[in-house]
Amino acid sequence: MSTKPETDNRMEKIVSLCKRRGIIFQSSEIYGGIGGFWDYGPLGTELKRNLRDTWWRAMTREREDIVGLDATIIMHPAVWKASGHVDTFADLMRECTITNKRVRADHVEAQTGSIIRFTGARAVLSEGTQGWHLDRTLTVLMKQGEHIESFRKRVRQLIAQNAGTSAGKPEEIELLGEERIEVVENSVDYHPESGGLLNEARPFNLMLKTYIGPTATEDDVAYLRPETAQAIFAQFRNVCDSSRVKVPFGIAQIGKAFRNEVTPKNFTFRSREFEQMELEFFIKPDEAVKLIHGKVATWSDESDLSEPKPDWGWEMWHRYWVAQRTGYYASIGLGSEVLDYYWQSREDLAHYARACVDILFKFPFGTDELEGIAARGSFDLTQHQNHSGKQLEYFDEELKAACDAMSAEQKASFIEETFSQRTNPEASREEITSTCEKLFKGLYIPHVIEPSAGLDRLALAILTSSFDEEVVTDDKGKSETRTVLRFHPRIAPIKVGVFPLLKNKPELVAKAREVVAMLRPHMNVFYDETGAIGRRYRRQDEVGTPFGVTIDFETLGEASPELKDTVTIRERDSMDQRRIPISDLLSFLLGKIL
RNA sequence: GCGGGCGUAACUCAGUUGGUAGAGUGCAACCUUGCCAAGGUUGAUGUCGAGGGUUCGAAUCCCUUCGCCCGCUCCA
Repeated sequence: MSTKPETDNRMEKIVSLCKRRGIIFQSSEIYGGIGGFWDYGPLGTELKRNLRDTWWRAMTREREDIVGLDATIIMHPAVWKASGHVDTFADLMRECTITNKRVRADHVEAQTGSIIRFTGARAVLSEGTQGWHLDRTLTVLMKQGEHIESFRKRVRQLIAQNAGTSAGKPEEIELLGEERIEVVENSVDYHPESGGLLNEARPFNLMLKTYIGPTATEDDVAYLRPETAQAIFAQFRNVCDSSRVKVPFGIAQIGKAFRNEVTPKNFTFRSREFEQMELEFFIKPDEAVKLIHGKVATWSDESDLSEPKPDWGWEMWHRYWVAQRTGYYASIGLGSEVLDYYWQSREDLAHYARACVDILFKFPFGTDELEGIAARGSFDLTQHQNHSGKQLEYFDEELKAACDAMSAEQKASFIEETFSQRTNPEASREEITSTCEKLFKGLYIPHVIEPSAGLDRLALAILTSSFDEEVVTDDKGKSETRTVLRFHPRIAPIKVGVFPLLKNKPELVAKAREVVAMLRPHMNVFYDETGAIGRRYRRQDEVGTPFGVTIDFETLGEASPELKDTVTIRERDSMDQRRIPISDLLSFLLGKIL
């Protein structure tokens, strides 16, 4: 889900600033770069670390019901079989040689018709100048019963669509060297829609492969994880057994993931190596909630989502997490004015998902996804249980106790009710009955709500929303542009800049060094003594440092004794300055950055 | 992967019909008792994206390749 781009050079300015000030570099740049990979420089590293920490704090340390996990990037290949990534990510694909549209090799409909070959195509220009031309051989199937003229028109349109604006309008394209090659019957070598010749079938795998061990044969293949989530499911049993957690609870993980993106683009937005922040929050199935509480709370506009309630069903939990995540974004400076939500329709949803919300951010290149919050039912754990053969059911004492108190008739009518209200029409009576019998024993596979966010996308969102160019006019009436990154102080790479007014006065420098030493244990401080004071302020504005502290002669007590040991503190966004005692400095700054 | 555009100093860019590389900003050093990219003095920097070819000579022409941007791809 993404929408229209904005057409200024904002993005270019941000990319340029990121490079110039050491926030983000292209990976391996001295060797010409490598597509879809990006490095964080000194300041970008701090920014990213701060963002990672805010997520981790909000999701684990500030809550009682979520624990952490830090799994390996390479896991047993069977994990990706079970999750479905090997199959859905690795089909044999063929591409139409005219339109480049992809089809699965095993899904090509057989076609009958005449094969026409063109040696190329060119744009017809009135002035007779050299225009756009295509020197590639085009082999196209003319469907049985298709008129030759409508066929030619169709080919011109396909070419025009694929060539972009440069080729001009379809009627301005001239097809060259037309030749009828042969008549084919039931051929699977042509694209079902365009009729264009398909290239060789080749595996199209979105997972990055590697080999374990020295032999590097197909038996040694392993994958770099395309998402961090699966490790959480794979370690679900161990976490349960070792951590005394009780459903509902969550497991959070932050880590690198890899996808062989066809088209990395929009700076770091779609990268091949990226960092995910994922939570799997395990909840009781609605049936279990119903057995325990007699009812399941469902969502309405009046629902109070501030604190979880015992009778919540998956829908409430899903809404709850959307609200939680929204609150998180607000806490780091991304408010409702830059966010948007996309509730996936039934058709969009993966077959196992019950609901999914995308939290979108208004990037300069369009509104695009920052986080997905999916209600995935029990799909993943069930898959891993089936593939591994290991029991992944959870024993719920509360549920067991509730069911033990039920009569046989109550249980029978519960099964009846569950069957009549089943969401999956293919579920048989036997399956429903056996699931219910498990529930009566207190056993179920937990359902899961999955808020899954991209750390690099978050960093990019923060950068683009913080970036500002402000026209400031000085005393002499000269105006110029002030570039400033308006980071929330909590996530700013550098919290405070400390400046002696002049560097050739040892007393000022010494005092400034003292202030730096005092602050350093508590925050990232930057000391700068070079150049004019105004320049030093502006240098810090550009990397989003929220505060600047200047040590001047009044600090030394030259002007008046009352001002001794006070400094000017300058605020980034307003550029306002005021004097505060050095002794108040630390508590003032800590109040702003925590 | 396909089509179009682009690639020259840290950044933004100029560079004539092929004749050996330039501006602004930034950066570094010094001076300055004063607060918003201030002023002055001095200074450093480029395999002209990479490789190959044509040529006496290539940033410039040709081929190949890599990367970036824009279009077709999806879901962190």
